[in-house]
Amino acid sequence: MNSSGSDINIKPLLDYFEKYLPLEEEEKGVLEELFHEKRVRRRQYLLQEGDVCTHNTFVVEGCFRMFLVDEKGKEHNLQFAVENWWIGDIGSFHSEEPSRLYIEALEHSVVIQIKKEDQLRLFVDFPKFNRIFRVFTENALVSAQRRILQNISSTAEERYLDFLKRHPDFFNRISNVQIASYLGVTPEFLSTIRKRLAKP
Amino acid sequence: MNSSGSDINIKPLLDYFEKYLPLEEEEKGVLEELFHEKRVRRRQYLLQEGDVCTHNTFVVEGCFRMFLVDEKGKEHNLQFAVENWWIGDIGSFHSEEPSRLYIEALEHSVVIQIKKEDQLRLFVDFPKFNRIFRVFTENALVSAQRRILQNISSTAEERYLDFLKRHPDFFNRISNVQIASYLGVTPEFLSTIRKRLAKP
DNA sequence: GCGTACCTATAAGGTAGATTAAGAAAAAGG
DNA sequence: CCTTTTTCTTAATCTACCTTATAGGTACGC
Repeated sequence: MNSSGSDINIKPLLDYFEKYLPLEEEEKGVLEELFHEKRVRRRQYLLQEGDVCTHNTFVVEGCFRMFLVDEKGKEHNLQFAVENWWIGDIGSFHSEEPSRLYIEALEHSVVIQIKKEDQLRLFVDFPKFNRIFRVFTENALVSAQRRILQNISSTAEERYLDFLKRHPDFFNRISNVQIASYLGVTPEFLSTIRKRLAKP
Repeated sequence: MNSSGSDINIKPLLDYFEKYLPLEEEEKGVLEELFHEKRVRRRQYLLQEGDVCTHNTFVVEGCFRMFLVDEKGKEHNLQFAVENWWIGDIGSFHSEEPSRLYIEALEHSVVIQIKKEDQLRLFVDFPKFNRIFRVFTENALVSAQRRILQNISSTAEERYLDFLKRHPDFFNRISNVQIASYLGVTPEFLSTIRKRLAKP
C-alpha cells in the first residue's frame, strides 16, 4: 500500500529496475511510496498540448502514442510506449514549459507515475537512481539518433521493414495509420508498400 | 599542468560547466587532471567506423561533423559540433561496441577529451558530474526528438530555414554540401531551395 | 602565386511519396 | 445485434526531391 491507501501494482517497475541494478528493501519502499497508479481509458490523453508535463510515466499495461499536431492539423507520431516503457515529454518535464505534444492511450491502460519533485528527491536521496535514469536517457538518445540517421538515409520501405524487425509485437497491435505516422508517410503509401512486400 | 606535463587550455570547459553549476577548486583540479588536449587537423578523423568510441570529447576550437556511410557509400551527417559542444558516439562509448560512425574535423581544431574509465570515476567520486551529464544527455535527447519530428513533418525548405534560424553562425562556416547532408537532401536540391529563397 | 581539388549553380528527366476520392472490411460502441 | 466510426485498399493525378551532367567559382595545399 502506498500513501494514498490503495493497492498499486508496482512489481513490474521493480522488476524493470532490477534488470539494471539490484534494489535494497528500503529503495523498493521509497519507490512504492513515490509512484502512483493511474488507469487510462482508450483515447484518453495523458498529456495535451499546452500542459506542462509534470510526471514521468511508466507503462504497466496498455499502449500509448506521443505525437505532434502541425500547423496544418496533421498528427505526427514521435514515439509509442507499451509495457515496461517510459513515456513523457522530457523537454517540458525539465523546462516546466508547456508541451507541444500529446500523449494518447491507444488501448485501455495502466501506468504508474512519479511527480517531478519526487523524482528529484529520489535522485538526491538515492544517487543510484540518478545513474539509472542517466543510462535510460542515454539509451533513448541512441535510439533517437538511429532514427534520425534512418530518416535521412533510408526509403520508407526500408524504414518499415526495420520497424517490424525491431518491434515485431507492434505488427498486430498498432494500426497501420499510427505506424505510417511514425514512419513519416501517409497511410495510403504504407498500404502500397505493404502490397509491394506481400507480392513476391 | 596536467599529468602529461603539457599546458592545456581547460578554461573553456570550466566556464562551460560553471554555466550549469559552480565548481569547487578541487573539482577543477580533477577535471584538469582527467581531461587531455588533442589537436586535430582539417580532414582528420577523431573516430572511424569500426573503432570503439573510448573518449568523450569537448570542442575548444574548430568544427566537426559526425556522419554515417550507408551501404551505397553515401555520407549522412548526424551532427555538427563547434566550440563548447560535446561530440562522440554515445552508443559505442557506453556499449563498447565498434561504432558505425565517423567524426571528422571540418577545420583545424582543438579538443579536450576524457577516457570512459575516467569519466566513470568522475561520476562516482563527484556525483555532481553525474547530474550535469544527465542534464546534457536530456538536452541532447530533446534536440534529437525535435529533429525527428521535423524530419517527418516538414519539407526540406522548412528544415533549412529552421536550421539557419537555430544556427545562424553555421551559415558562413559550414559548406552547403555538409548542410544538405545534415538536412537529408542532395546539395543540388539545397541549391535550388536557396535560389527559390533568394528570389522574392 | 599557382594548380588542383572541391564547392556551387543550373537544367533535364526520373522516382518516391502526397493528395484526393471512393469503396470494402473491420472494429467500436451502444 | 445492428449502427457508426474507423481502418485498409486501390487508383489517378500531382509535387518534392533525386540523378546525371556540365560548367564556373572558390579555397586549400604547396
